[in-house]
This record gives sequence, C-alpha cells and structure tokens, in this order.
Amino acid sequence: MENYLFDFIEQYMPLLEEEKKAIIDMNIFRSFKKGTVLLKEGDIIKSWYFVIKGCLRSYYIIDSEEKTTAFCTEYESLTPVSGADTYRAAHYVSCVEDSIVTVGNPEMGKETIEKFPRFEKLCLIISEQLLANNLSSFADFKNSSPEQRYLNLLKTRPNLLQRVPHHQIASFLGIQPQSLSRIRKRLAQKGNV
Amino acid sequence: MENYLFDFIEQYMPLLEEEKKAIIDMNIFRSFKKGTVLLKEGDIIKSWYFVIKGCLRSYYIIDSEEKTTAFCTEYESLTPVSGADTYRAAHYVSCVEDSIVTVGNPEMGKETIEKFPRFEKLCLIISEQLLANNLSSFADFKNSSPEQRYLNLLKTRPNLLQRVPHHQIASFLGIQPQSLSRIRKRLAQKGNV
DNA sequence: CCTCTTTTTTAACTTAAGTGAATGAACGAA
DNA sequence: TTCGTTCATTCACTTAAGTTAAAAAAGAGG
Repeated sequence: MENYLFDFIEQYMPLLEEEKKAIIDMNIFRSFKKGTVLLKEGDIIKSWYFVIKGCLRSYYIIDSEEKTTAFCTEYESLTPVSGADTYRAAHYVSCVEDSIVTVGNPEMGKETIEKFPRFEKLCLIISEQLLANNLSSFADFKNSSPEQRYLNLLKTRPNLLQRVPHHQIASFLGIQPQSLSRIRKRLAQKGNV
Repeated sequence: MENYLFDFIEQYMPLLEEEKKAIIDMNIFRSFKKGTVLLKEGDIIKSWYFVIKGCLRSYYIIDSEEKTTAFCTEYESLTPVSGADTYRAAHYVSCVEDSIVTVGNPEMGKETIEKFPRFEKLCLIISEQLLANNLSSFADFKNSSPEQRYLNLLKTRPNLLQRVPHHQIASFLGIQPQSLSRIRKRLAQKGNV
C-alpha cells in the first residue's frame, strides 16, 4: 500500500530507504466509508490527502446547493482549499466511495522537513505543478462550451462518469443537471459518443 | 523602487538588511514599452515577473484568437504558465502599458536560496497562496454567469476596465466582445452601474 | 419485497450568449 | 491632417443553457 505513495513521490524525487521508513512510521493510512465527511467548511485545516483507493470530492455550498470543485481518485492528491483565513477550510471534503487515503498533517510535515530538509523542495515542486495544472484547466474551462467541457472530461477522466453521480459532475462542469442530461442526449443522437 | 518589492516580500516574511542588499545587487529592475512581448509560447521560461508600475497580460492563441488568462498590475506577481513541458511557456506575456517590472530568473533564485535558505520557504508560501487564490477564482468563475463575472471584476479590479481594451477583458471573462457590450448596456439601462 | 428517497431524464418556456455583418469611434503612423 | 487599422457598439438571427415542473428510473433501508 505504501508503494502507491512512494511511486507518487518518486515521480518528483527518488527516496532513500530511511526516508521511506520515516514515512511508514508516521502511520498515515486511513480507511473511510462512502459518505464520510473528512473536512467541513470552517474547520481548521490539519491535513492534506493522497488517495490510494476510492474517490474524494471537494465542494462548497451556496444557497443550500453543493458546488463540486474537485474529484480526487487513485494516485491523486487533494489540498484543502482555504479562503482569506489560510488556516480554515473554505470547502468540504467527503468520500464519494469507500476510500483508503493517506492523511498528512502540518506538524508531521514540519518534523519531516526538519529531519529531511529536501522535502521542502519536493513540496515546492508539487505546489508549483498543482498551480500550473490549475491555471491550465482554468484557461481551458473559460474558453470552452459546456458540451466541450463534458467531452473533455470524457477524454481526460472517462471512468469518473461511472463512479460519480451525474448531478455532481454537472456542478463540477458549472452547469445544471438537466443541461448535462440534454448534452448527453444530443451527443448520443449525433452518434459522437 | 525596491521598496515595492520588499513590501511585497515582507507580507510573508521580514527581510534582513543583508538580504535586501543581495536583492538589490541582483539588478533585476527593467522597463518595457507598451506592446513589448516579454515571453512567447514555446520560449524557455527563465523568469518570473513582479510589477512595480504598469500592466502585464498573459494570453495564448487558438485559431488566431488571443485568449487572455491574466492581468497583472502594480504589486502583483506573474508566474509564467507552462504546459506538459515545464521548462517552456504555454502562454505569451506582454505589456498592456509602459511598465516597470522586476525580472527574476531561476539561476538567481537558486543562488539566492543557497545563500539564504529560508527563501525556499517563502517561495513555497507564495506558491501555495497563488494556488489557493486560483482555486477560489476558478470556483467563482464556474458558478457565475458572464454578467456576474463582469460585476465581480468591476468590484474586485475596478480600474482594469479603464486600463485595458475591452475585447481583452471579454476574453478574460470567457465571452465575446459583443456580449460584453450587451452586458454593459443592459446594466446601464437597469441603472445598476 | 415494498416504500421512500435520491437521481436522471424529459418537456415547455424563458433568457442570454454566440455568430455574422455592419457602422461608427478611437488610435497610430506616415 | 489624413488614411488605414483596431476597437466598441448595435442589430438580426441562431443556438443552447437556465428554470420550473413532472415523470421515470435507480438505490437504500427496513
């Protein structure tokens, strides 16, 4: 199970045996049932998550409507979103499926960085890459129609539609569930999908 | 002029005199004329920019149409967007106005970090904040109409509309220039603006 | 198995953005 | 100043998403 995490980290930087050992000793693997809320809006952020198995969803609520902002499946990591107050969560995080997740926290991070200073560079690289990815997704989103966004999702994350309720997908695409139904019907008739 | 940069950095971490001196010695202040292209798509990224005076714009081109992804005015910093190849720019950067800008580059950054290791933590904090801001803007964008996005821009960056051509604003808002005209007219008639 | 709830789809109608074309205004260069 | 280009606005028309309501389908719990 640890190997998933090590593979992820070693995309960026090879790990020494003692570093791997230190990570294992932190005992950060957790299981959660479908529907479990890991983090609520306003909670003090004490973790970041890396998904070994399952699916997390990040969302916030406006006018009692859930607005999904991210899905996070195997081999992906989720950084809780904070707002003006950087210590408190601006979004919820919950489990779309039964999930196995590593849960890190800042104190652990601090200790680890003191012990292995090069982990700071790793964090910087990952953060910069997340930023670059997000900038690029944002640009794509701006310059495409709901239908194009849906097709793009089909292409980049095809299995998500089988794993996640469509109304959550719809809000992730910035549209109403009815519109998503309509788009799917339209494409099916055209024979494009 | 340096003080603008120091104030920016000291939002995150107080600077020692010797650190300030080192920064000054890097001789990173540059002036550019309106229209100057600082970075082209495909160029090797060798800089990040901090605006002392003026306005930079980041954009990319699809079907010979410019799609604006960011405006960067006084006291803001612009990180060039890279794509799959993290060393090459995915977007253009150009000057909307005559501008004074500090231009940093990775070698300088490396040397500086070697000399003053705590600058790495600074970079991490800034990168994490940029990520948080971007996630939050993206979420707002997803869940608002073109009209709401325009009103939001008016509220958050009111002077931008006087400084930047409207068709660039339109593409920044993800709409056509005609639609921006229509929105402005509609709001003016309602007396909302 | 049945019931209740959630999810997905369909329909009719409203609203606003996209598109193509044209006009007028502002700007820059010679 | 004038000419040519770029920019902003307007119009008519098309297209698709939002909205409201309702029905059908799928799931969850007892």
